[in-house]
Amino acid sequence: MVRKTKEEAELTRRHILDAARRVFLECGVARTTLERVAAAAGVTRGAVYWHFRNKTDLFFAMREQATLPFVDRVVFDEGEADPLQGIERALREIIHIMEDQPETRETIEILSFKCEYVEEFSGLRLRTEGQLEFLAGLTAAYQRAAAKGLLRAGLDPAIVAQDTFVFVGGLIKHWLSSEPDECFRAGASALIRTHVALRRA
Amino acid sequence: MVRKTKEEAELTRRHILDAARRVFLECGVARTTLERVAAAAGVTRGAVYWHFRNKTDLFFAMREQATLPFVDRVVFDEGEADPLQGIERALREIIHIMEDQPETRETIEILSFKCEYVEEFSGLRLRTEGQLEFLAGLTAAYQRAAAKGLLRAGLDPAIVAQDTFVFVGGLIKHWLSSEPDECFRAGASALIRTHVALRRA
DNA sequence: CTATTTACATACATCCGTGATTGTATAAAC
DNA sequence: GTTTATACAATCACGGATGTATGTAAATAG
Repeated sequence: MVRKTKEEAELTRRHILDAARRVFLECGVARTTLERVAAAAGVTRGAVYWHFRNKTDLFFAMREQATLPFVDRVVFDEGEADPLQGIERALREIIHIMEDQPETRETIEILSFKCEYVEEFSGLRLRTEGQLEFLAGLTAAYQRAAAKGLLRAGLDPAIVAQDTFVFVGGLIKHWLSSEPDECFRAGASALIRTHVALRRA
Repeated sequence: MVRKTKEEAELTRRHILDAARRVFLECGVARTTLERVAAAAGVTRGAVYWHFRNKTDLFFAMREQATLPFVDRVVFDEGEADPLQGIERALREIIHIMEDQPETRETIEILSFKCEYVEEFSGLRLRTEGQLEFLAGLTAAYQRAAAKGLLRAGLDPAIVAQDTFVFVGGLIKHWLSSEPDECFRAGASALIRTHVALRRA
């Protein structure tokens, strides 16, 4: 049984991507061998090399899939009456994505803790387009809040946006590092609420 | 010329540790070969294997050296009149350590971005003893501030401490990711000031 | 119905890193 | 001054991963 139909081929491609994510998460990217990925996907290395040029190509393909949920769900509505509430909702949405989309969560965990940012991966470390867009969205939202008099007096929207940006980075890091049943995850919601409330006038 | 004196041997050991840090930073831990470390230290693999059991042992030896500056310099004085100011000073001290101790900074960069937390390294991800101690120190300091009426009304010291803890994690991450001349590093001081000021009554 | 391409599996050559072993000149112990 | 332990250097054997080349059966195009 060789030479599958196009749809079947696309299916094995996704199987390989899923397997890669699992093996990357377990072994780390560097120690992951394409043999193990193939075995986890129920194919041979031949299939992997057919769909992907090499491990790096496979890695970037896996990564690309994880960016979609964020651009979809983490948005700032410009017409919102209370921009601070919009920011709070955006931060919550990030946690929700990690909670109910295991594939995305695992990919972020790989990017955060199972990948060494050297050579072909070093470019990922500098702020990516998506991150810059998020920071820009935060800044704009804080500016709208300031214009409406909702921001606490004396706060520079740009600084506060960077502060929240930093907060999100730390939040994701610690959230991923904590055990699922640990109190930190339950407390994340309170952390977000406090974070935004501190900035409200 | 073999069989050095004890002091010379200790010197080559430190040369190897220094070299390891440089190569780890450039190649990542996984891709680092002991051959390259040896060459960078001006010795052969024989010397490396004499002083260290293997790459993992070398890695942990390098890591250990970086923890010292923090326990020395990032402290909370219990008798301080203004605990919030103490917290701010502690946060600043972290940045200062990264600024004027390149070895420590590089080691943290390796731990943050050049190391995959799997198998023998997976234990490092969970909160280490030092991190827990830092969080405990933060909590105690915020509690003292609350007792003195310095903390903003309605804030739970434990939550705020976690918030600052998260902030520090994000701060280090972004500080390391930014270029030395980038404005983010210059703005870190303002971020810290704002962060603490937001919590003051 | 034939030709060609697709979607893999299998087999092969190569290199690279590791750990262990052995060699050795000198420092230190006695 | 001899012996022994030290601090490496040099060599070896081995497995393991990669990339490529080849084989092949079925799907698709014509």
